[in-house]
Amino acid sequence: MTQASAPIDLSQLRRSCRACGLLELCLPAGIDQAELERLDSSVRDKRTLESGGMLFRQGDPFHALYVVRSGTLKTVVQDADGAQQVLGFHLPGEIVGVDALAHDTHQSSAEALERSSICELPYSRLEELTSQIPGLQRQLLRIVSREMVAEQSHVVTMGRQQAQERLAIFLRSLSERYGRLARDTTHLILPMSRYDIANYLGVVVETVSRLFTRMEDLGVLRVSRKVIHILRPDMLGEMCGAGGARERAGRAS
Amino acid sequence: MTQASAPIDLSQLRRSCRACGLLELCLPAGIDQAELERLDSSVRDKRTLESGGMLFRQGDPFHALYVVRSGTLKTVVQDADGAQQVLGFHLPGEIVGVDALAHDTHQSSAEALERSSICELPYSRLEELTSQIPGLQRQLLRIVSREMVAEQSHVVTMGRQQAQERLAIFLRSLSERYGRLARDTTHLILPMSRYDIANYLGVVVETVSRLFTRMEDLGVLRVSRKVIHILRPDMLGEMCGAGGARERAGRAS
DNA sequence: GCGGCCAATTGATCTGGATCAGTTCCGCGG
DNA sequence: CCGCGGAACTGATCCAGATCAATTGGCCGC
Repeated sequence: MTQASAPIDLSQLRRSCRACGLLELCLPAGIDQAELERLDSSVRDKRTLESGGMLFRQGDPFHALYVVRSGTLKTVVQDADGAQQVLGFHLPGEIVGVDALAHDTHQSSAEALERSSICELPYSRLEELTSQIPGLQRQLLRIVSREMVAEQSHVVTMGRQQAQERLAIFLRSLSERYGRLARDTTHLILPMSRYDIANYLGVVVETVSRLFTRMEDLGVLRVSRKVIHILRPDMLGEMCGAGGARERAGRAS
Repeated sequence: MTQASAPIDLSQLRRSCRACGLLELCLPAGIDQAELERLDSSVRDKRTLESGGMLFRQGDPFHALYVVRSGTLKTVVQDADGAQQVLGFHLPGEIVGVDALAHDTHQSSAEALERSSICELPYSRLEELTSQIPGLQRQLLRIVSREMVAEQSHVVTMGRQQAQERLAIFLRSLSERYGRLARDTTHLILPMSRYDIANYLGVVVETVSRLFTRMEDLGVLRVSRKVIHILRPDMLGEMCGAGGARERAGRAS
Protein backbone atom coordinates (compact mmCIF):
# COMPACT_ATOMS: atom_id res chain seq x y z
CA MET A 1 0.00 0.00 0.00
CA THR A 2 1.15 3.50 -0.73
CA GLN A 3 1.53 6.73 1.07
CA ALA A 4 -1.33 7.23 3.43
CA SER A 5 0.09 10.73 3.53
CA ALA A 6 -0.66 11.84 -0.05
CA PRO A 7 -4.42 12.18 -0.30
CA ILE A 8 -6.01 10.66 -3.35
CA ASP A 9 -6.97 13.11 -6.06
CA LEU A 10 -10.69 12.77 -5.65
CA SER A 11 -11.80 14.83 -8.58
CA GLN A 12 -9.58 12.96 -10.96
CA LEU A 13 -10.77 9.79 -9.35
CA ARG A 14 -14.39 10.70 -9.82
CA ARG A 15 -13.72 11.26 -13.46
CA SER A 16 -12.32 7.78 -13.80
CA CYS A 17 -15.26 6.52 -11.83
CA ARG A 18 -17.67 8.12 -14.20
CA ALA A 19 -15.63 6.61 -16.96
CA CYS A 20 -15.78 3.11 -15.67
CA GLY A 21 -18.02 2.77 -12.68
CA LEU A 22 -16.22 0.02 -10.90
CA LEU A 23 -13.78 2.34 -9.30
CA GLU A 24 -16.45 4.04 -7.30
CA LEU A 25 -17.04 0.71 -5.73
CA CYS A 26 -13.42 0.31 -4.83
CA LEU A 27 -13.11 3.65 -3.16
CA PRO A 28 -13.77 2.41 0.35
CA ALA A 29 -11.45 -0.53 -0.16
CA GLY A 30 -8.40 1.50 0.66
CA ILE A 31 -6.97 1.18 -2.81
CA ASP A 32 -4.46 3.79 -3.79
CA GLN A 33 -4.50 5.76 -6.98
CA ALA A 34 -1.83 3.87 -8.83
CA GLU A 35 -3.71 0.67 -8.29
CA LEU A 36 -6.94 2.30 -9.28
CA GLU A 37 -5.49 3.39 -12.55
CA ARG A 38 -4.12 -0.02 -13.19
CA LEU A 39 -7.53 -1.41 -12.47
CA ASP A 40 -9.21 1.11 -14.67
CA SER A 41 -7.09 0.24 -17.63
CA SER A 42 -8.06 -3.38 -17.37
CA VAL A 43 -11.77 -2.92 -17.24
CA ARG A 44 -12.26 -0.24 -19.81
CA ASP A 45 -14.33 -2.49 -22.06
CA LYS A 46 -17.66 -0.95 -22.77
CA ARG A 47 -20.84 -2.00 -24.43
CA THR A 48 -23.79 -0.09 -25.67
CA LEU A 49 -27.30 -1.46 -25.60
CA GLU A 50 -30.36 -0.11 -27.33
CA SER A 51 -33.64 -0.02 -25.49
CA GLY A 52 -34.83 -3.60 -25.14
CA GLY A 53 -31.35 -5.00 -25.68
CA MET A 54 -30.29 -7.88 -23.46
CA LEU A 55 -27.06 -7.68 -21.50
CA PHE A 56 -27.37 -11.33 -20.48
CA ARG A 57 -30.08 -13.91 -20.23
CA GLN A 58 -31.09 -16.28 -17.50
CA GLY A 59 -29.00 -19.40 -17.94
CA ASP A 60 -26.12 -17.69 -19.73
CA PRO A 61 -22.71 -18.77 -18.51
CA PHE A 62 -21.08 -16.31 -16.18
CA HIS A 63 -17.99 -14.53 -17.32
CA ALA A 64 -18.25 -10.94 -16.26
CA LEU A 65 -19.74 -8.43 -13.88
CA TYR A 66 -21.16 -5.21 -15.26
CA VAL A 67 -21.45 -1.61 -14.15
CA VAL A 68 -24.06 0.69 -15.63
CA ARG A 69 -22.37 3.77 -17.01
CA SER A 70 -25.45 5.49 -18.36
CA GLY A 71 -29.05 4.47 -18.95
CA THR A 72 -31.08 1.99 -16.95
CA LEU A 73 -31.41 -1.79 -16.85
CA LYS A 74 -33.96 -4.06 -15.33
CA THR A 75 -33.32 -7.60 -14.10
CA VAL A 76 -36.06 -10.18 -14.52
CA VAL A 77 -36.52 -13.83 -13.65
CA GLN A 78 -38.80 -16.18 -15.47
CA ASP A 79 -39.80 -19.29 -13.63
CA ALA A 80 -40.82 -22.73 -14.82
CA ASP A 81 -44.39 -21.81 -15.69
CA GLY A 82 -43.45 -18.68 -17.59
CA ALA A 83 -44.35 -16.18 -14.91
CA GLN A 84 -42.06 -13.18 -14.88
CA GLN A 85 -40.87 -11.17 -11.92
CA VAL A 86 -38.94 -7.93 -12.14
CA LEU A 87 -36.22 -8.07 -9.51
CA GLY A 88 -34.82 -4.62 -9.81
CA PHE A 89 -33.79 -1.56 -11.76
CA HIS A 90 -30.18 -0.56 -12.17
CA LEU A 91 -29.13 3.05 -12.43
CA PRO A 92 -25.78 4.44 -13.52
CA GLY A 93 -22.99 3.49 -11.15
CA GLU A 94 -24.74 0.33 -10.02
CA ILE A 95 -23.46 -3.17 -10.51
CA VAL A 96 -25.23 -6.01 -12.31
CA GLY A 97 -24.57 -9.70 -12.71
CA VAL A 98 -23.69 -10.61 -9.15
CA ASP A 99 -26.38 -13.29 -9.12
CA ALA A 100 -24.20 -15.48 -11.31
CA LEU A 101 -21.35 -15.82 -8.85
CA ALA A 102 -23.02 -18.64 -6.98
CA HIS A 103 -23.85 -20.99 -9.82
CA ASP A 104 -21.59 -19.83 -12.66
CA THR A 105 -24.78 -19.17 -14.55
CA HIS A 106 -26.94 -16.07 -14.61
CA GLN A 107 -30.07 -16.59 -12.57
CA SER A 108 -31.86 -13.66 -14.15
CA SER A 109 -31.93 -11.67 -17.36
CA ALA A 110 -30.81 -8.07 -17.70
CA GLU A 111 -32.50 -5.83 -20.23
CA ALA A 112 -31.90 -2.22 -21.14
CA LEU A 113 -34.88 0.07 -20.59
CA GLU A 114 -33.33 2.78 -22.71
CA ARG A 115 -30.12 3.27 -24.64
CA SER A 116 -27.50 2.32 -22.08
CA SER A 117 -23.78 2.14 -21.83
CA ILE A 118 -22.31 -0.67 -19.81
CA CYS A 119 -18.85 -1.33 -18.49
CA GLU A 120 -17.87 -4.97 -18.55
CA LEU A 121 -15.53 -6.48 -15.96
CA PRO A 122 -14.32 -9.90 -17.07
CA TYR A 123 -14.28 -12.04 -13.98
CA SER A 124 -11.03 -13.75 -14.87
CA ARG A 125 -9.35 -10.36 -14.90
CA LEU A 126 -11.08 -9.42 -11.69
CA GLU A 127 -9.84 -12.55 -9.96
CA GLU A 128 -6.32 -11.78 -11.07
CA LEU A 129 -6.61 -8.32 -9.61
CA THR A 130 -8.10 -9.44 -6.34
CA SER A 131 -5.17 -11.69 -5.71
CA GLN A 132 -2.89 -8.69 -6.11
CA ILE A 133 -5.01 -6.11 -4.34
CA PRO A 134 -6.09 -7.36 -0.94
CA GLY A 135 -8.71 -4.68 -0.30
CA LEU A 136 -10.51 -5.43 -3.53
CA GLN A 137 -11.53 -8.89 -2.47
CA ARG A 138 -13.13 -7.57 0.67
CA GLN A 139 -14.85 -4.86 -1.28
CA LEU A 140 -16.28 -7.36 -3.71
CA LEU A 141 -17.72 -9.26 -0.80
CA ARG A 142 -19.28 -6.07 0.49
CA ILE A 143 -20.83 -5.35 -2.85
CA VAL A 144 -22.46 -8.74 -3.10
CA SER A 145 -23.69 -8.45 0.45
CA ARG A 146 -25.09 -5.05 -0.36
CA GLU A 147 -26.97 -6.53 -3.28
CA MET A 148 -28.40 -9.10 -0.94
CA VAL A 149 -29.57 -6.41 1.45
CA ALA A 150 -31.17 -4.58 -1.48
CA GLU A 151 -33.05 -7.74 -2.32
CA GLN A 152 -34.18 -7.94 1.28
CA SER A 153 -35.64 -4.44 1.13
CA HIS A 154 -37.51 -5.53 -1.93
CA VAL A 155 -38.99 -8.35 0.11
CA VAL A 156 -39.93 -5.91 2.85
CA THR A 157 -41.59 -3.68 0.29
CA MET A 158 -43.61 -6.54 -1.13
CA GLY A 159 -44.55 -7.53 2.40
CA ARG A 160 -46.62 -4.36 2.71
CA GLN A 161 -50.21 -5.10 2.00
CA GLN A 162 -51.29 -1.62 1.07
CA ALA A 163 -50.36 -1.07 -2.55
CA GLN A 164 -49.97 2.63 -1.89
CA GLU A 165 -47.24 2.02 0.65
CA ARG A 166 -45.38 -0.12 -1.84
CA LEU A 167 -45.48 2.52 -4.51
CA ALA A 168 -44.50 5.24 -2.05
CA ILE A 169 -41.53 3.21 -0.86
CA PHE A 170 -40.52 2.55 -4.44
CA LEU A 171 -40.64 6.23 -5.36
CA ARG A 172 -38.77 7.28 -2.26
CA SER A 173 -36.00 4.77 -2.80
CA LEU A 174 -35.75 5.77 -6.44
CA SER A 175 -35.54 9.41 -5.41
CA GLU A 176 -32.75 8.61 -2.97
CA ARG A 177 -30.83 6.67 -5.55
CA TYR A 178 -31.19 9.41 -8.14
CA GLY A 179 -29.76 11.71 -5.51
CA ARG A 180 -26.33 10.32 -6.27
CA LEU A 181 -26.73 11.32 -9.90
CA ALA A 182 -28.56 14.61 -9.82
CA ARG A 183 -28.95 17.47 -7.36
CA ASP A 184 -32.70 17.60 -7.66
CA THR A 185 -34.33 14.60 -6.01
CA THR A 186 -37.86 15.87 -6.58
CA HIS A 187 -37.88 15.31 -10.32
CA LEU A 188 -37.81 11.65 -11.18
CA ILE A 189 -37.61 10.26 -14.65
CA LEU A 190 -39.01 6.75 -14.83
CA PRO A 191 -37.46 4.89 -17.72
CA MET A 192 -39.45 1.76 -16.88
CA SER A 193 -43.00 1.12 -18.01
CA ARG A 194 -46.00 1.02 -15.69
CA TYR A 195 -46.03 -2.72 -16.31
CA ASP A 196 -42.51 -2.99 -14.99
CA ILE A 197 -43.33 -0.97 -11.90
CA ALA A 198 -46.46 -2.99 -11.26
CA ASN A 199 -44.68 -6.28 -11.66
CA TYR A 200 -41.80 -5.13 -9.47
CA LEU A 201 -44.26 -4.22 -6.72
CA GLY A 202 -46.45 -7.27 -7.13
CA VAL A 203 -49.59 -5.44 -8.23
CA VAL A 204 -51.29 -4.92 -11.61
CA VAL A 205 -50.81 -1.95 -13.94
CA GLU A 206 -54.21 -0.49 -13.33
CA THR A 207 -53.44 -0.24 -9.65
CA VAL A 208 -50.23 1.65 -10.29
CA SER A 209 -52.03 4.00 -12.60
CA ARG A 210 -54.80 4.66 -10.13
CA LEU A 211 -52.33 5.20 -7.31
CA PHE A 212 -50.46 7.79 -9.33
CA THR A 213 -53.73 9.57 -9.93
CA ARG A 214 -54.70 9.34 -6.28
CA MET A 215 -51.36 10.70 -5.15
CA GLU A 216 -51.69 13.51 -7.62
CA ASP A 217 -55.16 14.30 -6.28
CA LEU A 218 -53.73 14.34 -2.78
CA GLY A 219 -51.19 16.89 -3.94
CA VAL A 220 -48.24 14.65 -3.17
CA LEU A 221 -46.84 14.70 -6.68
CA ARG A 222 -47.33 15.64 -10.30
CA VAL A 223 -47.34 12.95 -12.95
CA SER A 224 -46.77 13.29 -16.64
CA ARG A 225 -45.95 9.99 -18.23
CA LYS A 226 -42.29 9.31 -17.61
CA VAL A 227 -41.75 12.28 -15.33
CA ILE A 228 -42.74 12.44 -11.69
CA HIS A 229 -42.42 15.66 -9.78
CA ILE A 230 -42.56 15.14 -6.06
CA LEU A 231 -44.28 18.15 -4.53
CA ARG A 232 -44.49 16.96 -0.93
CA PRO A 233 -41.63 14.63 -0.01
CA ASP A 234 -42.89 14.71 3.57
CA MET A 235 -46.28 13.34 2.60
CA LEU A 236 -44.61 10.72 0.44
CA GLY A 237 -42.60 9.69 3.46
CA GLU A 238 -45.70 9.34 5.57
CA MET A 239 -47.29 7.15 2.94
CA CYS A 240 -44.40 4.72 3.23
CA GLY A 241 -45.06 3.84 6.83
CA ALA A 242 -48.47 2.43 7.74
CA GLY A 243 -50.02 5.59 6.29
CA GLY A 244 -52.97 6.06 8.59
CA ALA A 245 -53.86 2.43 8.01
CA ARG A 246 -54.05 -0.23 10.67
CA GLU A 247 -51.26 -2.47 11.74
CA ARG A 248 -49.35 -4.71 9.40
CA ALA A 249 -50.07 -8.38 8.88
CA GLY A 250 -48.78 -11.10 11.14
CA ARG A 251 -46.26 -9.64 13.47
CA ALA A 252 -44.17 -12.69 13.75
CA SER A 253 -44.40 -15.38 16.42
CA MET B 1 -3.00 -34.81 8.47
CA THR B 2 -2.93 -35.93 4.91
CA GLN B 3 -1.00 -35.26 1.78
CA ALA B 4 -2.52 -33.25 -1.05
CA SER B 5 -2.10 -36.24 -3.34
CA ALA B 6 -4.31 -38.54 -1.32
CA PRO B 7 -8.00 -38.05 -2.14
CA ILE B 8 -9.97 -36.42 0.60
CA ASP B 9 -11.62 -38.79 3.02
CA LEU B 10 -15.17 -37.80 2.37
CA SER B 11 -16.84 -39.65 5.15
CA GLN B 12 -14.49 -38.24 7.70
CA LEU B 13 -14.99 -34.88 6.13
CA ARG B 14 -18.72 -35.15 6.41
CA ARG B 15 -18.36 -35.86 10.04
CA SER B 16 -16.37 -32.70 10.55
CA CYS B 17 -18.93 -30.88 8.46
CA ARG B 18 -21.71 -32.05 10.67
CA ALA B 19 -19.55 -30.99 13.54
CA CYS B 20 -18.97 -27.51 12.33
CA GLY B 21 -21.05 -26.70 9.30
CA LEU B 22 -18.71 -24.34 7.61
CA LEU B 23 -16.68 -27.03 6.04
CA GLU B 24 -19.54 -28.21 3.92
CA LEU B 25 -19.45 -24.81 2.39
CA CYS B 26 -15.78 -25.07 1.61
CA LEU B 27 -16.02 -28.41 -0.07
CA PRO B 28 -16.29 -27.07 -3.59
CA ALA B 29 -13.51 -24.59 -2.99
CA GLY B 30 -10.84 -27.11 -3.70
CA ILE B 31 -9.48 -27.01 -0.20
CA ASP B 32 -7.47 -30.02 0.84
CA GLN B 33 -8.07 -31.92 3.99
CA ALA B 34 -5.17 -30.54 5.94
CA GLU B 35 -6.45 -27.07 5.38
CA LEU B 36 -9.95 -28.13 6.24
CA GLU B 37 -8.82 -29.50 9.55
CA ARG B 38 -6.88 -26.38 10.29
CA LEU B 39 -9.99 -24.42 9.45
CA ASP B 40 -12.16 -26.62 11.56
CA SER B 41 -10.03 -26.16 14.60
CA SER B 42 -10.31 -22.42 14.36
CA VAL B 43 -14.06 -22.21 14.12
CA ARG B 44 -15.09 -24.76 16.62
CA ASP B 45 -16.76 -22.22 18.87
CA LYS B 46 -20.34 -23.09 19.46
CA ARG B 47 -23.33 -21.51 21.03
CA THR B 48 -26.63 -22.86 22.17
CA LEU B 49 -29.84 -20.88 22.00
CA GLU B 50 -33.13 -21.66 23.64
CA SER B 51 -36.33 -21.15 21.69
CA GLY B 52 -36.84 -17.42 21.34
CA GLY B 53 -33.18 -16.66 21.98
CA MET B 54 -31.54 -14.03 19.81
CA LEU B 55 -28.35 -14.80 17.93
CA PHE B 56 -27.95 -11.17 16.94
CA ARG B 57 -30.14 -8.14 16.61
CA GLN B 58 -30.62 -5.63 13.86
CA GLY B 59 -28.02 -2.93 14.39
CA ASP B 60 -25.56 -5.13 16.25
CA PRO B 61 -21.95 -4.68 15.14
CA PHE B 62 -20.75 -7.40 12.84
CA HIS B 63 -18.07 -9.71 14.08
CA ALA B 64 -18.94 -13.21 12.98
CA LEU B 65 -20.79 -15.40 10.54
CA TYR B 66 -22.80 -18.32 11.87
CA VAL B 67 -23.71 -21.80 10.74
CA VAL B 68 -26.74 -23.58 12.12
CA ARG B 69 -25.68 -26.90 13.55
CA SER B 70 -29.06 -28.04 14.80
CA GLY B 71 -32.43 -26.41 15.29
CA THR B 72 -33.92 -23.60 13.23
CA LEU B 73 -33.55 -19.83 13.14
CA LYS B 74 -35.59 -17.10 11.55
CA THR B 75 -34.29 -13.76 10.36
CA VAL B 76 -36.51 -10.72 10.71
CA VAL B 77 -36.28 -7.05 9.84
CA GLN B 78 -38.14 -4.33 11.61
CA ASP B 79 -38.49 -1.07 9.73
CA ALA B 80 -38.89 2.48 10.90
CA ASP B 81 -42.60 2.25 11.65
CA GLY B 82 -42.33 -0.98 13.58
CA ALA B 83 -43.57 -3.30 10.85
CA GLN B 84 -41.87 -6.66 10.89
CA GLN B 85 -40.98 -8.88 7.97
CA VAL B 86 -39.69 -12.41 8.24
CA LEU B 87 -36.90 -12.78 5.69
CA GLY B 88 -36.15 -16.43 6.02
CA PHE B 89 -35.78 -19.62 7.97
CA HIS B 90 -32.43 -21.25 8.49
CA LEU B 91 -32.06 -24.99 8.75
CA PRO B 92 -29.05 -26.98 9.95
CA GLY B 93 -26.07 -26.54 7.66
CA GLU B 94 -27.17 -23.11 6.50
CA ILE B 95 -25.29 -19.90 7.05
CA VAL B 96 -26.56 -16.79 8.81
CA GLY B 97 -25.25 -13.29 9.22
CA VAL B 98 -24.12 -12.55 5.70
CA ASP B 99 -26.26 -9.42 5.61
CA ALA B 100 -23.80 -7.66 7.87
CA LEU B 101 -20.86 -7.84 5.50
CA ALA B 102 -21.93 -4.76 3.59
CA HIS B 103 -22.40 -2.32 6.41
CA ASP B 104 -20.48 -3.84 9.32
CA THR B 105 -23.80 -3.94 11.11
CA HIS B 106 -26.49 -6.59 11.10
CA GLN B 107 -29.41 -5.51 8.96
CA SER B 108 -31.73 -8.07 10.47
CA SER B 109 -32.27 -10.00 13.67
CA ALA B 110 -31.84 -13.75 14.03
CA GLU B 111 -34.00 -15.64 16.50
CA ALA B 112 -34.09 -19.31 17.40
CA LEU B 113 -37.42 -21.02 16.75
CA GLU B 114 -36.45 -23.97 18.92
CA ARG B 115 -33.44 -25.02 20.94
CA SER B 116 -30.62 -24.56 18.47
CA SER B 117 -26.92 -25.05 18.34
CA ILE B 118 -24.91 -22.55 16.36
CA CYS B 119 -21.34 -22.54 15.15
CA GLU B 120 -19.71 -19.14 15.26
CA LEU B 121 -17.05 -18.08 12.75
CA PRO B 122 -15.30 -14.93 13.93
CA TYR B 123 -14.76 -12.82 10.86
CA SER B 124 -11.30 -11.72 11.88
CA ARG B 125 -10.25 -15.35 11.92
CA LEU B 126 -12.01 -15.96 8.64
CA GLU B 127 -10.17 -13.07 6.99
CA GLU B 128 -6.89 -14.45 8.20
CA LEU B 129 -7.73 -17.80 6.70
CA THR B 130 -8.89 -16.43 3.39
CA SER B 131 -5.57 -14.75 2.86
CA GLN B 132 -3.89 -18.11 3.32
CA ILE B 133 -6.38 -20.28 1.47
CA PRO B 134 -7.11 -18.87 -1.97
CA GLY B 135 -10.16 -21.03 -2.70
CA LEU B 136 -11.89 -19.96 0.47
CA GLN B 137 -12.25 -16.38 -0.62
CA ARG B 138 -13.94 -17.40 -3.81
CA GLN B 139 -16.17 -19.76 -1.91
CA LEU B 140 -17.21 -17.04 0.48
CA LEU B 141 -18.23 -14.92 -2.47
CA ARG B 142 -20.28 -17.79 -3.82
CA ILE B 143 -22.02 -18.22 -0.51
CA VAL B 144 -23.04 -14.60 -0.30
CA SER B 145 -24.20 -14.68 -3.89
CA ARG B 146 -26.22 -17.78 -3.15
CA GLU B 147 -27.88 -15.98 -0.26
CA MET B 148 -28.76 -13.21 -2.65
CA VAL B 149 -30.32 -15.65 -5.07
CA ALA B 150 -32.32 -17.15 -2.19
CA GLU B 151 -33.62 -13.70 -1.39
CA GLN B 152 -34.58 -13.31 -5.04
CA SER B 153 -36.64 -16.49 -4.94
CA HIS B 154 -38.38 -15.06 -1.93
CA VAL B 155 -39.28 -12.03 -4.02
CA VAL B 156 -40.55 -14.26 -6.78
CA THR B 157 -42.68 -16.14 -4.27
CA MET B 158 -44.18 -12.95 -2.92
CA GLY B 159 -44.82 -11.79 -6.46
CA ARG B 160 -47.43 -14.53 -6.85
CA GLN B 161 -50.85 -13.14 -6.27
CA GLN B 162 -52.59 -16.34 -5.36
CA ALA B 163 -51.88 -17.04 -1.72
CA GLN B 164 -52.15 -20.78 -2.38
CA GLU B 165 -49.28 -20.67 -4.85
CA ARG B 166 -47.14 -18.90 -2.29
CA LEU B 167 -47.79 -21.49 0.36
CA ALA B 168 -47.25 -24.34 -2.08
CA ILE B 169 -43.91 -22.90 -3.18
CA PHE B 170 -42.92 -22.44 0.44
CA LEU B 171 -43.73 -26.03 1.34
CA ARG B 172 -42.00 -27.40 -1.71
CA SER B 173 -38.83 -25.45 -1.07
CA LEU B 174 -38.87 -26.48 2.57
CA SER B 175 -39.30 -30.08 1.52
CA GLU B 176 -36.35 -29.79 -0.85
CA ARG B 177 -34.18 -28.24 1.81
CA TYR B 178 -35.11 -30.88 4.37
CA GLY B 179 -34.04 -33.40 1.78
CA ARG B 180 -30.45 -32.64 2.65
CA LEU B 181 -31.13 -33.57 6.25
CA ALA B 182 -33.53 -36.48 6.09
CA ARG B 183 -34.35 -39.18 3.60
CA ASP B 184 -38.09 -38.66 3.78
CA THR B 185 -39.08 -35.41 2.13
CA THR B 186 -42.80 -36.02 2.58
CA HIS B 187 -42.84 -35.46 6.33
CA LEU B 188 -42.13 -31.87 7.20
CA ILE B 189 -41.79 -30.53 10.69
CA LEU B 190 -42.53 -26.84 10.83
CA PRO B 191 -40.75 -25.29 13.79
CA MET B 192 -42.11 -21.85 12.91
CA SER B 193 -45.53 -20.57 13.95
CA ARG B 194 -48.37 -19.92 11.53
CA TYR B 195 -47.73 -16.25 12.16
CA ASP B 196 -44.18 -16.62 10.95
CA ILE B 197 -45.26 -18.47 7.83
CA ALA B 198 -47.94 -15.90 7.10
CA ASN B 199 -45.60 -12.99 7.57
CA TYR B 200 -42.92 -14.66 5.47
CA LEU B 201 -45.41 -15.10 2.63
CA GLY B 202 -47.01 -11.69 2.97
CA VAL B 203 -50.47 -12.92 3.97
CA VAL B 204 -52.34 -13.10 7.29
CA VAL B 205 -52.49 -16.10 9.63
CA GLU B 206 -56.10 -16.91 8.89
CA THR B 207 -55.27 -17.32 5.24
CA VAL B 208 -52.48 -19.77 5.98
CA SER B 209 -54.75 -21.75 8.23
CA ARG B 210 -57.53 -21.88 5.66
CA LEU B 211 -55.10 -22.87 2.93
CA PHE B 212 -53.81 -25.76 4.98
CA THR B 213 -57.35 -26.91 5.48
CA ARG B 214 -58.17 -26.50 1.79
CA MET B 215 -55.09 -28.45 0.76
CA GLU B 216 -55.99 -31.16 3.20
CA ASP B 217 -59.52 -31.29 1.75
CA LEU B 218 -58.00 -31.61 -1.71
CA GLY B 219 -56.01 -34.57 -0.47
CA VAL B 220 -52.66 -32.91 -1.13
CA LEU B 221 -51.41 -33.22 2.42
CA ARG B 222 -52.18 -34.06 6.02
CA VAL B 223 -51.79 -31.41 8.67
CA SER B 224 -51.42 -31.84 12.39
CA ARG B 225 -50.05 -28.74 14.03
CA LYS B 226 -46.31 -28.74 13.50
CA VAL B 227 -46.25 -31.78 11.24
CA ILE B 228 -47.13 -31.74 7.57
CA HIS B 229 -47.36 -34.97 5.65
CA ILE B 230 -47.28 -34.43 1.91
CA LEU B 231 -49.47 -37.08 0.32
CA ARG B 232 -49.34 -35.86 -3.26
CA PRO B 233 -46.08 -34.10 -4.09
CA ASP B 234 -47.21 -33.96 -7.72
CA MET B 235 -50.33 -31.97 -6.82
CA LEU B 236 -48.29 -29.71 -4.61
CA GLY B 237 -46.01 -29.06 -7.55
CA GLU B 238 -48.94 -28.15 -9.76
CA MET B 239 -50.19 -25.71 -7.17
CA CYS B 240 -46.89 -23.84 -7.35
CA GLY B 241 -47.27 -22.87 -10.96
CA ALA B 242 -50.36 -20.89 -11.94
CA GLY B 243 -52.43 -23.76 -10.60
CA GLY B 244 -55.36 -23.69 -12.95
CA ALA B 245 -55.61 -19.96 -12.41
CA ARG B 246 -55.21 -17.32 -15.05
CA GLU B 247 -52.04 -15.60 -16.03
CA ARG B 248 -49.82 -13.76 -13.63
CA ALA B 249 -49.88 -9.98 -13.14
CA GLY B 250 -48.03 -7.56 -15.33
CA ARG B 251 -45.75 -9.47 -17.56
CA ALA B 252 -43.10 -6.86 -17.75
CA SER B 253 -42.73 -4.20 -20.43
C1' DG C 1 -52.91 16.41 -40.91
C1' DC C 2 -54.40 11.72 -40.66
C1' DG C 3 -54.50 7.00 -39.14
C1' DG C 4 -52.54 3.32 -36.66
C1' DC C 5 -50.44 1.69 -32.69
C1' DC C 6 -49.34 1.10 -28.04
C1' DA C 7 -48.85 2.88 -23.29
C1' DA C 8 -51.49 4.87 -19.89
C1' DT C 9 -55.64 6.05 -17.79
C1' DT C 10 -60.41 5.52 -16.33
C1' DG C 11 -64.71 3.11 -15.27
C1' DA C 12 -67.59 -0.92 -13.71
C1' DT C 13 -67.69 -5.15 -11.54
C1' DC C 14 -66.08 -9.15 -9.04
C1' DT C 15 -63.52 -11.67 -5.65
C1' DG C 16 -59.66 -13.36 -2.83
C1' DG C 17 -57.97 -12.40 1.03
C1' DA C 18 -58.10 -9.04 5.07
C1' DT C 19 -60.63 -8.08 9.10
C1' DC C 20 -63.45 -9.06 13.02
C1' DA C 21 -65.25 -12.34 16.17
C1' DG C 22 -65.59 -16.27 18.14
C1' DT C 23 -64.52 -21.49 19.00
C1' DT C 24 -61.54 -25.49 19.36
C1' DC C 25 -57.43 -27.75 20.38
C1' DC C 26 -53.61 -28.89 23.18
C1' DG C 27 -49.95 -28.42 26.67
C1' DC C 28 -49.10 -27.44 31.26
C1' DG C 29 -49.31 -26.44 36.24
C1' DG C 30 -51.87 -27.22 40.14
C1' DC D 1 -58.48 -34.46 36.86
C1' DC D 2 -59.55 -29.62 36.01
C1' DG D 3 -58.81 -25.02 34.64
C1' DC D 4 -55.98 -21.87 32.31
C1' DG D 5 -53.62 -19.73 28.35
C1' DG D 6 -51.86 -19.40 23.93
C1' DA D 7 -51.85 -21.20 19.24
C1' DA D 8 -54.61 -22.81 15.62
C1' DC D 9 -58.79 -23.09 13.28
C1' DT D 10 -63.45 -21.51 11.56
C1' DG D 11 -67.22 -18.51 10.28
C1' DA D 12 -69.25 -14.00 8.71
C1' DT D 13 -68.47 -9.74 6.62
C1' DC D 14 -66.00 -6.19 4.15
C1' DC D 15 -63.06 -3.97 0.98
C1' DA D 16 -58.66 -3.15 -1.68
C1' DG D 17 -57.17 -4.50 -5.51
C1' DA D 18 -57.76 -7.85 -9.51
C1' DT D 19 -60.25 -8.39 -13.66
C1' DC D 20 -62.71 -6.94 -17.67
C1' DA D 21 -63.69 -3.34 -20.87
C1' DA D 22 -63.33 0.94 -22.94
C1' DT D 23 -61.33 5.52 -23.63
C1' DT D 24 -57.63 8.77 -23.93
C1' DG D 25 -53.25 10.50 -25.18
C1' DG D 26 -48.86 10.68 -27.50
C1' DC D 27 -45.71 9.24 -31.05
C1' DC D 28 -44.41 7.94 -35.57
C1' DG D 29 -44.69 7.04 -40.47
C1' DC D 30 -47.01 8.38 -44.39
